[in-house]
Amino acid sequence: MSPRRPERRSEEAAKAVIQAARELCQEVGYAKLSIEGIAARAGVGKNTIYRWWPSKGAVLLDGLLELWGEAAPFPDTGDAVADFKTQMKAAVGAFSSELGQHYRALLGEVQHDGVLAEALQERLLRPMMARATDRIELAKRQGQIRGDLDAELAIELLYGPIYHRWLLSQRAPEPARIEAMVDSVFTGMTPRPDL
Amino acid sequence: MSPRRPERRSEEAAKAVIQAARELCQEVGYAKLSIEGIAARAGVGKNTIYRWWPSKGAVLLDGLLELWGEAAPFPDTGDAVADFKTQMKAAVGAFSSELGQHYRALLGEVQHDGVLAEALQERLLRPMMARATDRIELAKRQGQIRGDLDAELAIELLYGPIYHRWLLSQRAPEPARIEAMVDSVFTGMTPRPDL
Amino acid sequence: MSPRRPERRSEEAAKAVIQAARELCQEVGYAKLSIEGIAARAGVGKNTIYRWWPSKGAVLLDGLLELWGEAAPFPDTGDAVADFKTQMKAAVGAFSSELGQHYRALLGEVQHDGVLAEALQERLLRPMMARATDRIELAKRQGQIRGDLDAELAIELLYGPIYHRWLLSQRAPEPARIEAMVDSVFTGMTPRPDL
Amino acid sequence: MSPRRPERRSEEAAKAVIQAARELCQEVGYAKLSIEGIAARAGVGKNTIYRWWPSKGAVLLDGLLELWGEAAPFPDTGDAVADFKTQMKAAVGAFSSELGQHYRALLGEVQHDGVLAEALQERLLRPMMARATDRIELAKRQGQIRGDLDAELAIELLYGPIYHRWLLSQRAPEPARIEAMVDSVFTGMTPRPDL
DNA sequence: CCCTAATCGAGACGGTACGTCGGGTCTTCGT
DNA sequence: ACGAAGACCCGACGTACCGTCTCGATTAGGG
Repeated sequence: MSPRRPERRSEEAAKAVIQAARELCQEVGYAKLSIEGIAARAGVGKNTIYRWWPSKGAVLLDGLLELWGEAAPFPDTGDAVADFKTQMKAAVGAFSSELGQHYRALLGEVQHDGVLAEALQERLLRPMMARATDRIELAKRQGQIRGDLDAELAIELLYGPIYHRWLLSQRAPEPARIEAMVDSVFTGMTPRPDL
Repeated sequence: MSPRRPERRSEEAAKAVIQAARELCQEVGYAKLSIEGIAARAGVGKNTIYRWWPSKGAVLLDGLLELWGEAAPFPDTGDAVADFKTQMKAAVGAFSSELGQHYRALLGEVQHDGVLAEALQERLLRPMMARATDRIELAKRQGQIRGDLDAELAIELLYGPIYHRWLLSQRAPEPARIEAMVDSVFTGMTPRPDL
Repeated sequence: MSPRRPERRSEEAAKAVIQAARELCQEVGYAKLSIEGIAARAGVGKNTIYRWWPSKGAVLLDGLLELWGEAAPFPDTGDAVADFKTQMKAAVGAFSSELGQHYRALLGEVQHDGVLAEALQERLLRPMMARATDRIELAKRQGQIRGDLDAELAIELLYGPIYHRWLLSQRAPEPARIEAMVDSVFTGMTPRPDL
Repeated sequence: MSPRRPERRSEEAAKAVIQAARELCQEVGYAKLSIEGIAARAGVGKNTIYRWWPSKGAVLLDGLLELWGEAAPFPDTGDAVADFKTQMKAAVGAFSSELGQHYRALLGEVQHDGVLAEALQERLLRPMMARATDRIELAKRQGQIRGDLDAELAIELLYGPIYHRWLLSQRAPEPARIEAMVDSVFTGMTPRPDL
């Protein structure tokens, strides 16, 4: 996505572009965000944007990564249930922030932009899921999650309800509800004593 | 959404518009779908579209409802687990159809179009969820689902994982995986014998 | 032009249309005058306008005639020079009025609307010129104008300079200048003593 | 009018636009001339037209100037009467040409478009009148025209009758009539021996 | 340490679509 | 039966952006 040719690019311009995109998106909303507008606000030629990014979504993704890239490491207190509750509450909190709206817009755009989909997957979703996968594998090793459970499935079971509510009903679940969700889901993921 | 003023509108033109939108969306994709194009294909003035629909998404939604509006009734064999498996497999199958792509595009658009979001909610999602809610309440009465479980939460637990996979990873879960999902989720929703 | 079929037409509606056109033209200018607007302002269906008038210019022409139709009779004091000066000063004064702007707009429109040209000719210009022709013929009989002079040419010689200034330079000549004009023109129209 | 900002404009595109306007105006007439049509015919984006011209009339004016800009120099044989007859016959001949129709349309448009009026004045009428003024001043110096006669008035006296006939009666005077006109007008403009 | 080439800003260009306006026709409904 | 109301198809408006393309001007690096 962003730098396709790392050679000779003006880091200064890139910063300005990314920041302009972030600001404009907050001011006018993703729908009215335009490359023309970003260029003007950043004091940059349109070509400079087209040179390094394929779409407005890609610019915004860079802006998101700049701030979300280094997420807090997955909590590890030894109690998987508690850890997931903690992490998910933090995640949902982030969804409600200004950047959360950018993330939501990107998740929307991705439904009809394959290139952006790939980039979002690679640069944001995959890393996020990797961290979660690690925590799940750890929990499996500690016997807190059934060993035969696909980690990817576990993630879908845990995070799916949250995204469902957020993307389909435009609401973010409150903490208590997250706890209930995780408790319920974990019941099904826990090793069955009777087998 | 669609008819804002039901008075004196040409049913013939409306049909043509909706069908043209559906066809064009399949031919060129949602991103390249335009009101201009729909009007041309339908042999209709642009004003006629703007008169009755606020956006291309709204037209497409009407097209979707025309075909999905009367969904198959929720299965009721007495076995809630089996019924949900059945229904969800059907739903995921629909996601993979051509209309499924329209639905996906709408779910994307909805992330930055509040008006469309409201319409999609009201005319498609709410009815779908109502049917699921009914089935869940029935299951609760039959003792197959814990009585203290919020039906909306149950829906999110069941369908969330599917949408997560579909919207975030652009994949539809295969039937076996759906079964595993439902089994796992129901474990957490089943009445606890120990309480 | 105006009533093509005098049968069964609502005199009330016609009045309203003509007046609405006149008012709107003064408020927004001829360029922005529209049949749609006239109909709305007059509280009349568009069809009612199309039924009786072929264009917005035709409506405005009716409005003009209503007020200018019965122009003051051509002055006749026995002194042709003085009479023409009097009449032309009145005419130029009228050009500067609000209705004068309507007349000017019509003279403009007429340059690319043959139907309107014919109507304007028939209903406004011809009558005006007829009155002037009569006065000229009288003057000829009284020996104040050369007998071999085409009356139409005389009119062009007298009024041409005024219209030139008004239509090409957007100015109306002041009274003193009109006097100079007429004096000069009459010098060439006076019977030549030496012939 | 035409170039508002002379910087970096594509001369090629400008030529194409002007020529397309001229051709279209001859083919469909001024009333049906549209910027949309000009752009299409010229193979040019609409914006390129709007960038450099404020209206279709302005484009057409440029087209007119391109061909009429360098008018034949005012004849000067020493005989002012003869010279004006020559020049006016040529002018009236031009009125009857295809471009003459464009000129007539512009004179019409100018009656309700102030911006175009200013441009027409500045770029076509003023230069034409300047040439005539020069010839008149020369004639005054040679004693063929009264010295106290305003040159602008002289022009109105001479050309007014022609424009009157052309714009109000949609006819162009034939040569013989022009001669009679000029003779008559000059009689009033000649120095009076008796004063 | 200059020369050459890449990159930059700026913004014009050919396009597509927007959302609006009005033209002229046709249909519906109320008086 | 007429006329107001207004929906209809259509064409054009003027605007906004798209993505591409020149333009100098600057700037960095390899000769």
